[in-house]
Amino acid sequence: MPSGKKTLAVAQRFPARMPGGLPAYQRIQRVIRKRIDSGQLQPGDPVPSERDLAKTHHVSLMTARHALAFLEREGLVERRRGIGTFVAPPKIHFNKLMSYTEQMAARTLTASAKVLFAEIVDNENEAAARLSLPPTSAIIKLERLRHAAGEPFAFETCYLEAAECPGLLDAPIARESLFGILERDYKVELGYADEEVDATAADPRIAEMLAIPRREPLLRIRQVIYSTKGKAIMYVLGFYRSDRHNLVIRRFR
Amino acid sequence: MPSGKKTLAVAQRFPARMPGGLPAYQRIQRVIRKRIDSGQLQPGDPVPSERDLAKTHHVSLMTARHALAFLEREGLVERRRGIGTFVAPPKIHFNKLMSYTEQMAARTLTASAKVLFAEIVDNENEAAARLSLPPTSAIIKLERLRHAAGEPFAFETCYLEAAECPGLLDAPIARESLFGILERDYKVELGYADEEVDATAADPRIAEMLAIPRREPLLRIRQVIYSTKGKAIMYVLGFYRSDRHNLVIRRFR
DNA sequence: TAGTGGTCTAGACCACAGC
DNA sequence: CTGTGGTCTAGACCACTAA
Repeated sequence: MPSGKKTLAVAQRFPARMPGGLPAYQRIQRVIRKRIDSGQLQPGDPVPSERDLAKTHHVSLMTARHALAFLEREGLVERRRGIGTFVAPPKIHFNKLMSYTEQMAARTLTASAKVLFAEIVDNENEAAARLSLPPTSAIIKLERLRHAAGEPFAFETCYLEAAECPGLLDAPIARESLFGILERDYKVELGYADEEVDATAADPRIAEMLAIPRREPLLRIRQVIYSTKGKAIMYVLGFYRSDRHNLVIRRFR
Repeated sequence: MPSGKKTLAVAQRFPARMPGGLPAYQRIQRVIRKRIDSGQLQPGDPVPSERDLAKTHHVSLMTARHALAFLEREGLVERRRGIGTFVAPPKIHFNKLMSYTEQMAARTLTASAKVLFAEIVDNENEAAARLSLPPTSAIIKLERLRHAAGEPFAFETCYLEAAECPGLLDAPIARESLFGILERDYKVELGYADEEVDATAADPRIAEMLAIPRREPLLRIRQVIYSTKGKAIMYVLGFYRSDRHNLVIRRFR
């Protein structure tokens, strides 16, 4: 009895089709994001209600809800029961995994990077451990000095499994965003990052690179970036001038 | 025609009832959390699938999904399409708004607090602004030195609107968690917090209080805590010894 | 092939805010 | 009162993984 399936008349009118290849809720988000980015929607302005969005996008209420719920987690909108959904003050995108280039762009700064070191190494035990690899694995090590507004802003060291990114060292890593290269050329889907943040003092080498006094406080971030499938892709150890950076996050109870 | 409503026979069997006063998806979360906390479920162990949870808790699939989706955002579980949902490694609860007392407890440390200052003031312009109040509003100012493991760990200054918390200065703020007092005695439902994190150097006063050298790097966190209804409840400015703290967060792409 | 999570429907009732 | 977001149903089909 292969045709035991019922396929109710009511079921599945458009869902199988995803115009643009994107899920409906993400398409709705894209529209709202665009309206905010373009200034068409200002902070405090009301976003269309769940019911409006459902109607205009021809989706069910749950789908429209899903779109708004995610935007709220990002801090892009605020939802108030009985009142509506509103564009949030522009506190920068909370808890959003972005490349350094993207972060600077969000602050209307153009970031550049100077590559100080780019080789395959096999003696980086800690990095290997963070990537869940054996201690002496072949690892791409990439040291970059980050500039913005004509000043040195930060110093980052990236580690990636060499076997996963053949030829990466020949890519234009000096000019292009590493995120962009990974996503476009290596088809890596970045999913999330776990980060450890603390404060530390600039050692002589870093102080000189960042053009600040020795012992100056720095923000230190250790970041393990995972793919959407949960595989550790990259470990980044970064030191950020504290007079030029502050981390903005949102926590929920 | 007031009775135009249809009330389909199929609709609403149990939903109106919330045994325990809690939404179904939160009850499911509570059960899973309990099993993890008690060690009954270890990191890597599979969590019941959406369909299992739906069956055993007598809810629909969407509701079970909702429960698991939130637990994933907290970093408590990991979901893998086609495979299942698993208890995540115990990286501490990401992006979770917790009081200092709760955070230390999660690290199996007992925190205590010494109150250095507790008065109503009206000249804290910046704090007032963070709380969205007029510049010279009456504000409760509370300075506390945080101890754990017999050492000074951190220095925090809290600001709350005085009109919202009458009598707070008479509460046992030295012994009890401020979060607990607010939630229990003032019926405040804490919702989320926006935080700005950077690094700074210890000034003479803070260095002495924390028993560290001057100019030592500290983690500085400015935190605005909001109620579930989006009202700013408390502003906390904290300095944390960087050798005793690191912030753990998760970001999503 | 069976089982998982991901997306989606077409509604429902509730709690809440503002008029 | 209307309109909003919050919770929920009883399914559906899809994409994916593993046996």
